[in-house]
Amino acid sequence: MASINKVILIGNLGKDPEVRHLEGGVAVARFPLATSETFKDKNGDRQERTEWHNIVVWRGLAEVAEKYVKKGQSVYIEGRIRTNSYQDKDGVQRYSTEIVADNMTMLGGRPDGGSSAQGSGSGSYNNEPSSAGVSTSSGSMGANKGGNSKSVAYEEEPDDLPF
Amino acid sequence: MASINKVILIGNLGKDPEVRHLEGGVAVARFPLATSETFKDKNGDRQERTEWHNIVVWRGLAEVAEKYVKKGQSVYIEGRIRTNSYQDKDGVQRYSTEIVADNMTMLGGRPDGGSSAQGSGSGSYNNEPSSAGVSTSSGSMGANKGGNSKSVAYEEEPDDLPF
Amino acid sequence: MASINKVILIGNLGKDPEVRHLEGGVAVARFPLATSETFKDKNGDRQERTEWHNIVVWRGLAEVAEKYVKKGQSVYIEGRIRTNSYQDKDGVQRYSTEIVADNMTMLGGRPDGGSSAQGSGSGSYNNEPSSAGVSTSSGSMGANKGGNSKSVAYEEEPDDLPF
Amino acid sequence: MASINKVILIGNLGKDPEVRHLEGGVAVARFPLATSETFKDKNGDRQERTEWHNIVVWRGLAEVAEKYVKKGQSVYIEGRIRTNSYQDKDGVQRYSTEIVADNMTMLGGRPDGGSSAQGSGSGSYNNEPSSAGVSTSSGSMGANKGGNSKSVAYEEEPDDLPF
DNA sequence: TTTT
DNA sequence: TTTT
Repeated sequence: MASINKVILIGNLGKDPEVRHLEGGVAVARFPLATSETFKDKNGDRQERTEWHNIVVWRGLAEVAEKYVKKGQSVYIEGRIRTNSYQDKDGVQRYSTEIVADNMTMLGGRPDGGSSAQGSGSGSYNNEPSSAGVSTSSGSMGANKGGNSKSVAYEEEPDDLPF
Repeated sequence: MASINKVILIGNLGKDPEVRHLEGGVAVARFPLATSETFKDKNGDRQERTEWHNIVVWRGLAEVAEKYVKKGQSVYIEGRIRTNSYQDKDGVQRYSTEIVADNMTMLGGRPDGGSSAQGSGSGSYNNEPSSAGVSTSSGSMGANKGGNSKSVAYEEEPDDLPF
Repeated sequence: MASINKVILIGNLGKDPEVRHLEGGVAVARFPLATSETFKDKNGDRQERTEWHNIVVWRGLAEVAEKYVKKGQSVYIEGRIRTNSYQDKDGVQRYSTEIVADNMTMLGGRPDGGSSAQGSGSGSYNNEPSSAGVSTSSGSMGANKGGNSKSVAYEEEPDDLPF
Repeated sequence: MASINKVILIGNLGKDPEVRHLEGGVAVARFPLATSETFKDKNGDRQERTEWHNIVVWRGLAEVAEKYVKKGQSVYIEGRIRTNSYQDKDGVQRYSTEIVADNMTMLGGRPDGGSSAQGSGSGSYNNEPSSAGVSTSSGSMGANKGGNSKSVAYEEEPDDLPF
């Protein structure tokens, strides 16, 4: 086998996350994330191209996204590529690619607050750009709200070993 | 800005690379790469899901792909996600996602040789699994002409891939 | 906060793993991993530099390392950098850097078998270069032998959702 | 061969970069970068461990570091691990590990300005947390000051191809 | 020596 | 639809 499917993104949310709470209490959040690259075209003019990524986060990370992550903010995402296939109305096979995140870290950024249910003004964020400092990794935590699998992993690592 | 768009894959080629030599001598190679993950479904049964990635490599890396990389082989890919949009025949906006690789390293693997122009049997590869040891990163090699612009004949081959 | 510490390596083991089973049943394995880069010196001559990394794996991954990973083999490692400090005999502060792996995937390669307790000949490996296909991620599995947190995570991901 | 040696870090500078301009005009900058992880110890108490990484950047990136990167700021670093060996005064072989960065992206953060030549107060930064937006990749650009190999690479990528 |  |  020997398979690796890993994505690392830093970008800005194009919209607030859309969160759904499934039967069983599992949360799923989705949001578009923009990354942009600058390059010079053949005339030497500086051009920018923006890439939009469909981010999906589950469980504890979805709840973090729901509470703390807003349109405009900058986040670090680690995850894997997943392409779903479906039939369109004409029966043609179509593909839709998304990034299933298993690590999300807020980097601050510029939330506009405008479309946020919590309605947090932009001022407080701008005064403390990356103060929220919320970072979570998904893992086998199930619906374990507020859990952080990374902490759990470290917790059981005996750190006071003689080497 | 502060944008990162990075993909790391290890997987197997679903087909030999298709190589095109553009006007100006620039080479482009494309191939599907499979990664697979194993998981347990809700009944506790082990399931496997295969993800297919559309890999694109340019210039020197494309020439390496053309010469050394075959269906079935395992490669390490580092690159970025790129989603192209186009109108389908009904004028609907469609998206197609690919991975533009800027680093490709052969890991050996299991070439079947069947559709390869060189027609090397699998035996020699199996005797020296990662002996080729070809690793290249694209960089500022630019329009480094000198590539052989002759296209390798591509033999259509029925296969059971999902695309 | 907003901290990321991530390492990705592909290299070959310089020795068989040394495994210790701690009080409580937790396993720790250590092995040196070589990566090498090729570059041209100022005279344009091709040079190779080998980097040695001290890999540390815990729990289930350590047991995988103990059973399946041998000197000479190629592995993919994902982990984090950790620098331990200690006093040398003269009371000078010294540092020792290691990579704590939380994902290890066998890529096949070229075990020499010589120093292996299992003494598996190289032939079987060469016939099936990456057939072992052992890949494990550490997580909140504790001493949960044979567990694979990545599988667990997927297991609870409702895959048949309407999107 | 098949070797990969890749490091991805997000952390804060512990000091302003120290920059040296070598004979031939090549610049080298060095700075310590802190990453920190939070975990629960065996008593369930939250603990933090900080890791210090010795970052080295060359050429254009070093000049970016010199001009724009200050103590306290948050940066994304991509690079490789390099362990140098030397003899200490007693002739004992010692090792020193550093991260040679080939990509550095400023993420904003909290510069204290105190030791900065430009002396920019923290206010302006806090108002525009990641406004500097400087991102550069080193490459085979040699002493090509101010060059950006990533741009160069993209520049020559014919983006208007028929696929 | 950073940051939260 | 973000950000610079």
